[in-house]
Amino acid sequence: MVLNDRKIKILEAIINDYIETAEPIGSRTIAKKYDLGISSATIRNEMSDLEDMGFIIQPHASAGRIPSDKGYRLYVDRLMRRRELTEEEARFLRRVIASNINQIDYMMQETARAIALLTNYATIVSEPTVKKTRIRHIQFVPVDERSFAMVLVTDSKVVKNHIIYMDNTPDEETLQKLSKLVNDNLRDYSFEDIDAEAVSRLAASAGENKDAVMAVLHAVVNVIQAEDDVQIYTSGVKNILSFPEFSDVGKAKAMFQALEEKDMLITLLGKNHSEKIQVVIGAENNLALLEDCSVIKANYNVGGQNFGSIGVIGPKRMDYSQAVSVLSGILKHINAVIKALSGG
Amino acid sequence: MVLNDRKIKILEAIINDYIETAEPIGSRTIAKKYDLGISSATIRNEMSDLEDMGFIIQPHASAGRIPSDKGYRLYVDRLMRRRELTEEEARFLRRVIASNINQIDYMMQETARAIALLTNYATIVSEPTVKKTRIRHIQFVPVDERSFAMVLVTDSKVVKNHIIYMDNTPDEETLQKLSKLVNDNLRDYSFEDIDAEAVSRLAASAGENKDAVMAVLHAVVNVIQAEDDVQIYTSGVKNILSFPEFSDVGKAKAMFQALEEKDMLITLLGKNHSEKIQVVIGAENNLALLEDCSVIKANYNVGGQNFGSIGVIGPKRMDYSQAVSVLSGILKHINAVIKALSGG
DNA sequence: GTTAGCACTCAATAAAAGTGAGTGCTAACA
DNA sequence: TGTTAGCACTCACTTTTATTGAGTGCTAAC
Repeated sequence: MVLNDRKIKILEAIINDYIETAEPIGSRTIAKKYDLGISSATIRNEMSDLEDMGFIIQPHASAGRIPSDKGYRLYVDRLMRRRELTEEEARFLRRVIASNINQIDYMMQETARAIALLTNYATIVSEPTVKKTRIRHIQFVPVDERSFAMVLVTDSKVVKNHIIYMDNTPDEETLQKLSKLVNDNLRDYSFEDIDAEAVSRLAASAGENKDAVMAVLHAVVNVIQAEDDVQIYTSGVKNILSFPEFSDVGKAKAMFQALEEKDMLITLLGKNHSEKIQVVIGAENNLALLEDCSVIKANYNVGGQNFGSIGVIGPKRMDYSQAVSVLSGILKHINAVIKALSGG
Repeated sequence: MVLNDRKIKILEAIINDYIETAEPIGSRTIAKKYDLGISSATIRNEMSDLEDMGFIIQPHASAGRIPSDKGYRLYVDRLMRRRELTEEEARFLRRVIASNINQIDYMMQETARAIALLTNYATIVSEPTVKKTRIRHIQFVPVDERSFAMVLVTDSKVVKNHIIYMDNTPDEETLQKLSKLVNDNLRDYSFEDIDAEAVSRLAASAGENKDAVMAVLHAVVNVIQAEDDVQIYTSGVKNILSFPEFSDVGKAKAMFQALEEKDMLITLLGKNHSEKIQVVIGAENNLALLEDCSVIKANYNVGGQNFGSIGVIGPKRMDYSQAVSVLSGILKHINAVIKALSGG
């Protein structure tokens, strides 16, 4: 059986209609609503074929048809038209990015919020943590007798602070000297590179402050080691309450719970270096809990090996075209901004 | 009509039962379930009285009774028994606090999460921002040509950073000098105190760096002025999906939306200096959207004039006893920790 | 190959009947 | 005089039954 032009037109009508209404659609409705120039009986025959070919499904005997995962896949790969962002949407996204331009981590959170707002789906952002990023500047700041703060500026200009707790915290002056020493010696290192050997090498060149250097650096290394590999933020999770797919509170709750599982979200966003926008439909994500959801995701660049991901998650019956457009629209901006930041 | 002992026992039974089951309760059920030594007919008479007195309500003619706001109020003020935290709960809370002891703001977020976990209600935390807190230490850290970070340690040892964007960012060395200058002169100031006059006074004593000082301080003042008065965090909002009161997705969604409105949350937490735990029942909060919810809240101390609030919000039919116990239990710990921190 | 016609299916909706937890009132009892 | 058994009544909720309508597949004619 061959997927001729007419079958494709019918399939497209089914998918578009289902995305819009969330109701199974039948042959007569298609004949009336979409001007295909053929009768409902003919459409019926074609739909029967489409079902045999696996592109659509009948939820029960006397119902209309809905798209199958395979149907969505065809739609996303071949049928869907990307649209440009409206001027208004583009302006909104530009503003969000521009007003957070100095803090990439914060910018990503705000971006997630913006995407959730524009698409009405839930948005997930992963942000690589400092382990792999290179040190641009480190400053130790005194807090009290038992602790000080390490302020870290990475090469991608993320600013983070970590509180470090030590029994014998060096005094302000010593901390200042240590800041300088560490800065002079470890600039452009990544935290991964700071192993025991690097620590002792640095301590050797520290002269009178050797002990303090050792202690501080060990504390620093401990703090960094203890940190998770990636941070995950979500935004707009409450949007799922708007979809008839989740009109059952039990299902909605399960979904909320799933979207709080960090491990699951990490799996969901996956780990690859693709620069393209990826669409994962239904069971393709291999997560039983989310088999009725689709994910549209993309990686953004944080310099070299490091990248984070942004994903939009919604019901399978989501507006792929819109989500892809928004995501690709924003990605262009972000990558440009990040490049400008780390280049400039 | 007098609220005698028997009426109180019956009211207590009604409230306890309703808190547990969320179903209206009738005279026969009370007679069977609670061993009050009187017949259902007698209970019926008493219930009729309780309804006349406004303590209970009949949702419709042939239903049982449920507590009114006035009934809950009586319960909370006179009937409810506070319980001690179990050893396990106490240990859990202590651990949460202890492991975040160095960052009060972070600690409060984690505390909110912990309370939400223990109570299964949504938790709201407000955190006073830096405007009123006193400066313990300030450090300027270079980021790039057009920006630097201001790291701020307050007298309550909250560490925060703000990115400051300036066309002519001073170089590293100058920033270091400025840090020292500002530290020496503005320690124990609050940001509110840094007005134009203070800025120029400081600039006068800056010698060669006068222009840079002016520029940086103006930028700092701008950043601080732009900041909101309080920050609000919520945790466990998804818990509301567990209550039959919100089994309708529309209601749940409205609630989610309400709990994202910062202004509403600020109003909800109110502003007072009470050191007691406060219970706000139903319409008492004067927020139409939340008239079916109750709030249990308390203030925690962040040194002197500054305080934040923690609130637990749930359906009116919430387990007041548990929520009050958990909140008072944790408050003791927190205030002790904060006192130790700023004292030591 | 296309389509009108028809019998059939079945979820969803509506209407009808039945159930049961609840009430208020009355009259008898201690 | 307070307590209680008894009874008729109410009304949300559940179950049952009937109705509707959007959908299908198949067949025969164009």
